[in-house]
Amino acid sequence: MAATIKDIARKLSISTSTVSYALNGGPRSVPEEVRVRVLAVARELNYRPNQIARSLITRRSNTIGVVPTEASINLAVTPYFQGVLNGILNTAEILGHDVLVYTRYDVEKPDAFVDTLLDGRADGLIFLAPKIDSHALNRLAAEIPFVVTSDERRNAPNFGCDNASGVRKVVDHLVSLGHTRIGHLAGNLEMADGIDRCEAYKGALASHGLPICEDWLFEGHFTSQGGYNAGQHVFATKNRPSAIFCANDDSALGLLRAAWEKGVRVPDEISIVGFDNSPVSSASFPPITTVRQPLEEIGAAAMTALVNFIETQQRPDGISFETELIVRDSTTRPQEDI
Amino acid sequence: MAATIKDIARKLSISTSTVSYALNGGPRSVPEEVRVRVLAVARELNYRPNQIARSLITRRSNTIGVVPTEASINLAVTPYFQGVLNGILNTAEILGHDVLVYTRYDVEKPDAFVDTLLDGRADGLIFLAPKIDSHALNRLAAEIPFVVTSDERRNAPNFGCDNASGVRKVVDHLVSLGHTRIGHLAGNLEMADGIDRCEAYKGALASHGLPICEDWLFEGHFTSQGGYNAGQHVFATKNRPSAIFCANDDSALGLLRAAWEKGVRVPDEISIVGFDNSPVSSASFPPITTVRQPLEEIGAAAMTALVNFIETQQRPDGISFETELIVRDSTTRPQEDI
DNA sequence: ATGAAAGCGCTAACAT
DNA sequence: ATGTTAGCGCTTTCAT
Repeated sequence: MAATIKDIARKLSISTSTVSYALNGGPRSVPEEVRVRVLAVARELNYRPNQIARSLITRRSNTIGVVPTEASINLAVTPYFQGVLNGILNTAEILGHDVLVYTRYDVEKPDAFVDTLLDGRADGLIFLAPKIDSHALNRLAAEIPFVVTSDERRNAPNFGCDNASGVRKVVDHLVSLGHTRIGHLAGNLEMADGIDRCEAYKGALASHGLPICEDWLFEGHFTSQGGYNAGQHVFATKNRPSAIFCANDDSALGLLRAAWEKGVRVPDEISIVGFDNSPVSSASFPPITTVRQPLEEIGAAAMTALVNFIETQQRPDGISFETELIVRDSTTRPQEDI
Repeated sequence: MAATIKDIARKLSISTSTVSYALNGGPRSVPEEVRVRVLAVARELNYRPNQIARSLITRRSNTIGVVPTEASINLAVTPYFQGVLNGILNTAEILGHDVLVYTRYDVEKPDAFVDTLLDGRADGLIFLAPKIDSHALNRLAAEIPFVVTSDERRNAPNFGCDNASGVRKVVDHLVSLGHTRIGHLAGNLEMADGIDRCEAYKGALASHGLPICEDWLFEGHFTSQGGYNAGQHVFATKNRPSAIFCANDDSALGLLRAAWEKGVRVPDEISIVGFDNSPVSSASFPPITTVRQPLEEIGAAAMTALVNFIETQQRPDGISFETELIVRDSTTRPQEDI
């Protein structure tokens, strides 16, 4: 049986309060001599403070809860989750917090899920690109501090990138190369990034006076498989765009693979642009022109702001990070111009 | 203030125990009529069970702790962590557990770290490819169930791959292509996978009667940068191997980049083999010949075994998963033979 | 300066 | 069948 402060107190014939103060270095002062003896006995008994008992009183767990998009399968293999989580973990280490990743999201009973989020194990929450319904989110607001990543539509501090300006850079780049037939492989249209990039794409085309062709709009769901499936379709049609802007690198990669299999050369026959600047985008062949969004900074900023939120009870402002166009070898002038 | 079972009990003029039993559906039965009223009031008061208070009594948190290699920086961007964590999270969801990722490993005070591991928030631990000193691990064994990934030297159930046979497949493949000058870009030699693959490499060469040349042994630390640095050195020397087996894909990728920059063609001038079958290995140019280890299965098996361990108090056996050689385009016959 | 004791929210043994 | 009560291990107020 693990030793408790009671055991220490009994052994030294002093009170548990003195032991507690000695162990924690306050808030009440304890004579040095007593302190030393307490620490000695603690070590001797192999005493470990029980954080659960402490949390029950202090209402602090020093733990931050991370709620994935949907506590879904295979989330740890998506570059978005990886990048943001990396920033969260790095910052958690610095700030002295641990990170609880919630799973068990049951679409059937969202209420039960909300219950677990509020069960006292986390001091605050970070929702990663949430799909959870806004109603549930709003109800949470009264009960626990939380922030959100990559979704400015929520009534919560948001940490993400400026999708509109990022997409504009992509379209400007393609237009400057001479492209006029620009398609879009959309992401998951249930998520803010998916919607925002799609709308930004349409807006950017319009501002260049280019027509939006519904036939050149595909859904890639942010996945490699989604990009591949779309590619199977695109590369079988005659009237296809000369360039496709993909909502993320993973789907761009799938599209690239489909092009390869169909014998469509990239970038000579079709230009492809991704989004994220994930590791695969630079390692692929050809390396993919993409938009860098600072995923790690997004995670770090969300974490920092949340801890601040918890400590001050002052709701922080969100941050929209700038993006950067990274031109690689998957884009060139359209074929007709060569 | 959040409602408690006391509030519900008071409102209904019944005892807290009845409320507790009604809410939990046992272990004592409660008349249906009472149960319904309790649930109604609970909903009305927006009652949420406090898991912390429950944990204090039950000594169960339904939370599994994951201890990264070293609660180090940037771990979420390594394919190993990603793959294994993915398996852990997927399985956690199924088994009804959440996952607490520990950070705050301070090399200066390992004891403090051990304290946090035992502070009651986790029912069991998974050490990912641990570097933590064995002494500390052994002390933990008496206090909490834990398993380990990718380290069979520990006195704990281990979930990993059969490095020896995986490496043998690599060497056999290279030898069958005609290579006799085979180098090794080692991983982190403080970690079991790094050591095991290096030793397996030496053993496999020996079994083919090939000499081991210390000049062809490099350290890549499992990182892309490490591989790149080694490449800077290798490709500047005349007497270099005709093939290099890298301890993982990330370092192979760095080596590939260095080769590219130095104008050394892959695979014509040098064959490169990786390990892991990470996403980049298939997307890179050329796609890298590699060894697939089932990272997700490793994580899933570790999680399943640990939960079982916790529930039965029976220490489970570890599992060594088989590997598979995946031949791609980064290996070919050595130049002299062409 | 120190000890006694209340109590965080819950479970479960014990009592009726 | 249901209520009373003693804790789980800790922090902190109150009393001395």
